[in-house]
Order: sequence, then C-alpha cells, then structure tokens
Amino acid sequence: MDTGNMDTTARPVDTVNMVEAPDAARRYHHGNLRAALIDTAVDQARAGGADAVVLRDAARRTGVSHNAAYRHFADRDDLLAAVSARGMAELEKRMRDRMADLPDDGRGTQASARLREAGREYVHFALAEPGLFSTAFACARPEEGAPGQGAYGVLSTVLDDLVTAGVLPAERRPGADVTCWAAVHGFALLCLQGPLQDLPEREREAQLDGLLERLARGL
Amino acid sequence: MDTGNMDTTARPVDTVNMVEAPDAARRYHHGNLRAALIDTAVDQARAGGADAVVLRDAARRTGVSHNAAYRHFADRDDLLAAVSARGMAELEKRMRDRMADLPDDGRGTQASARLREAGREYVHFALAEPGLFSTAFACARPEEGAPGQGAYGVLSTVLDDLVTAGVLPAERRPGADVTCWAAVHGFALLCLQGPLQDLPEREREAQLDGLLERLARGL
DNA sequence: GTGTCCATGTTGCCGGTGTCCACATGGGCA
DNA sequence: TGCCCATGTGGACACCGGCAACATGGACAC
Repeated sequence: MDTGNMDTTARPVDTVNMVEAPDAARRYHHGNLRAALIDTAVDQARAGGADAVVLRDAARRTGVSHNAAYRHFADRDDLLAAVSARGMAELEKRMRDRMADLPDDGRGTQASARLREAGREYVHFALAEPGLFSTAFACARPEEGAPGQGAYGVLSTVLDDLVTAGVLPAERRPGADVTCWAAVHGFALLCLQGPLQDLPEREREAQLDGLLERLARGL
Repeated sequence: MDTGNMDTTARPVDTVNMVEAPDAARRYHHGNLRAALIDTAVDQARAGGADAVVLRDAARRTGVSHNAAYRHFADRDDLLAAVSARGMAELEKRMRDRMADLPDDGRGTQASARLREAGREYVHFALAEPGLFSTAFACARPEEGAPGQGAYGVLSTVLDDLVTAGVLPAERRPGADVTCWAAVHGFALLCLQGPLQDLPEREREAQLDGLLERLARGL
C-alpha cells in the first residue's frame, strides 16, 4: 500500500473546524479535505461509535465524492485511526484542563485530590462522549503509550506528584499507573456497554466514589 | 417486528455441538437450525470479534440459505446477542470451574486467594478468547446483572465469603463488587485493544499481580 | 505567457452484506 | 387423506468498502 504522499504521520492532530470556508470549499481542490473528512468522521463516531463511521457517507457529508477520501486515507481503518487519535487527544485535553484547575501545592492532600479528579474526569468524558471514547480505544494505535504523552501521561504525572508529596511510597510507584487506569477504564466501559448500563446517575456516581476511594487506599 | 415463534427468550443457552448429525442435517427442516447458527456465529466471533459475525456467511457455513436465519433471529443484532450470551456463559463456567478447584475452607487466606484467582481467571479468559470476550460485552443485554447469576454472581459469592471469613469488614462490602469487576475488566481491555496490547506476557502477568494486590489492599 | 506534470477529485464498477418479499416444501394434525 | 403453517428458498434492493480509469487544474519550469 503506497498512496504516494499519504502523509499519515504528520500533524498529530489535524483540525480544521471550518464552520464557513466560502472560497476554499468552492475550489476544485478542497484545500484540506483530510481534516474536513476527519471532522465529519468524528461527528459520526460521536453519534454512533466506530460502526457509525462510514467512509462513503463521510465523503458525501463533506460535499465530496466517495473515493476522494482514498487520496488521504489508505482505507477505512486508517480514517478510524485518525478519529481515534482525535478522541484520545480530546480526552487528554479534558484531563489536562481539569488538572489545571487543581494546581499541585506539593502537599499530599492536594495530590490525592488530583488523582481522584483525574479518574473522575476520565469516566465523565467516557459517559459524555460514549461514541468518541469507545472509538478512541476500539482502534487505538500502540504508540499511544508514549511516556508523558496522552491521557496516560497525565495520570503518570499525578502519580509522580503523589510520590514526591510523600503520600505514595516510591517502591509502590511501579505499576500503580496501570492499576489506576484499568480500574477507571473498566468502570467507564461497564457503564457504557456493560451490565452497569442503566444504573441511575446518582448511584453511578456513588459507585465511582467508592472505586476511587478503594483505589487510593490500595495504592 | 413479529416473526411468530421467534422463541428468543427460551433456552438461556442453546447448544447443539452437532459434530455429526447425519439424518437431522439431511432433513429439509433442519431440526435445530437456531443452535447450529449460534455455533457458527460463535466460531466467527472467536476468530474475529463482533465484526466478524456475518449473517449470510454463518448461514452459508451452516449449509443453509441466507434468510433461513431470519426464521430464528429478528436481525443480526439478535444473533449477536445470542453469541454474547454464550460468551458470558463460557466466562462464567470458566470462573466457576476455577473456583471449584479452590474450595473455601472458611479461613481468610483461602478466601483471599479465591478472589485473586477469580480475577486472574477473568483476565486469562479475555486474553485466551479475545473475540468471544469482546463480543460478549459489545452487545451485552442488561439482564446480565442478575444477582447470583453470571460471572458477576461468582464475584459476588467470593466477596460474600470474604466477609463471613472476617477479612472484609461488612460495611465495606457494598460496592466492592463493582470496584473489583471494573479493575479486572479494564485491565483485560487495556491488554486486548488498548495501549497494553503488545506487552510481553511475563510483564503483563506481573502487572496483573500488582493490580490484584492493590485491589485486595484497597477493599 | 505557455506548456507540462502530478496531486487531487470524479464517475463507473465489482463483490459482499443486511433485510424485505413472494414462493416452495413438507411434517403434523384433523 | 388432505390441509395448514412453520420452516427454508430464491430474488431483489440499497448500501458499503475498495479498485481502476479518467478529468481537472495549480504549481512550477522555461
């Protein structure tokens, strides 16, 4: 597979948000079809998850003929991967924003609160954007586990802060990230697609509180 | 939608395992097409997850014309739900078998070991049968959360034993099931589809050990 | 300015799928 | 013996992902 200048690695997050692009849209050459297609595909994923990402329909909605997409994506999976990256980026952004609201003052209590809020924000994002969240993980590329990058990076930082604050013994730091992520991720999925689907919001929040409490206690 | 005697509620788990059904297969009326179709669909799910469950192909492989399936399933989702039920049942069976190997002697250490092994078996099933496992949860029906039934029931029983053994304070019992399930479920999915995909088995097992240890400590 | 090239977009086509329809069959019961 | 309805068949339609061949026009050389 070599579509020439596929350019699939550049621009880690391509965005366009062309609410109105009067002349660019008129041009025969779209200008930034790739980003526009991703925007449309993200909308599809938001509405119905990965299965709702349909290449032909995305092209149609973007005002372009099908097959035009194949100049920018190797195949549907490639488009899905781009949507996944956007979802991951949005998740990371929301977590970083939340963390920015809770600056670390170096004291343990604050560091613990940051960990709790990071987990809570993760679950809340998943529940607020179920389609995008599930798509993000349904076709995740392996390189998302890069150190310090992505939502994983946020969690890592918070846990490191917990160590420097003296709350978490350093010898227990290794593996703590995986445990935290797994617990929160699993809870989100159990609520989205699993047996906790139709749990009323109030009780769901209570269960999440319990989980975060046990998690902190067990670290 | 009313396909007459759809019979979709009866037989919680329909199985046939007709390795050889010489005369029944010959008959114009198949005899147990529904179960045979589910068998084939389960094979598809095993091989490639929910997306690999294809109605037409399942009918073809079962030696029957497409559309014959519509006499037994409302649509593809209905077939998927049946596959999901089978996956859930198999998960439960494996966990129950594992628990049977570790009888509860009423002492706390044994009860704790049972909890650990329940979690480990959950993850191992997910890793051994990724397609079936993900399909089981991709289209889970809400009624899987019935008390005492399903894999959830196994976990509940083990936790109850932990309380009677005096290891887990009774006031901490509520919500413990959700926390345990979420942690283990999340870890499995992170390994299957997430950023822990290509973790070498040895390290994966180590991470799982750490997770189970933290989980037990935090309960 | 003019001409060429190639990235980008278009139309057409194919095989495959889910789902509806009308029809065929034949097992069981009156 | 004869009828009925559950069950299975064949055909049709719309849609999708993915090739291939063709069209266009922006950029760049001269």
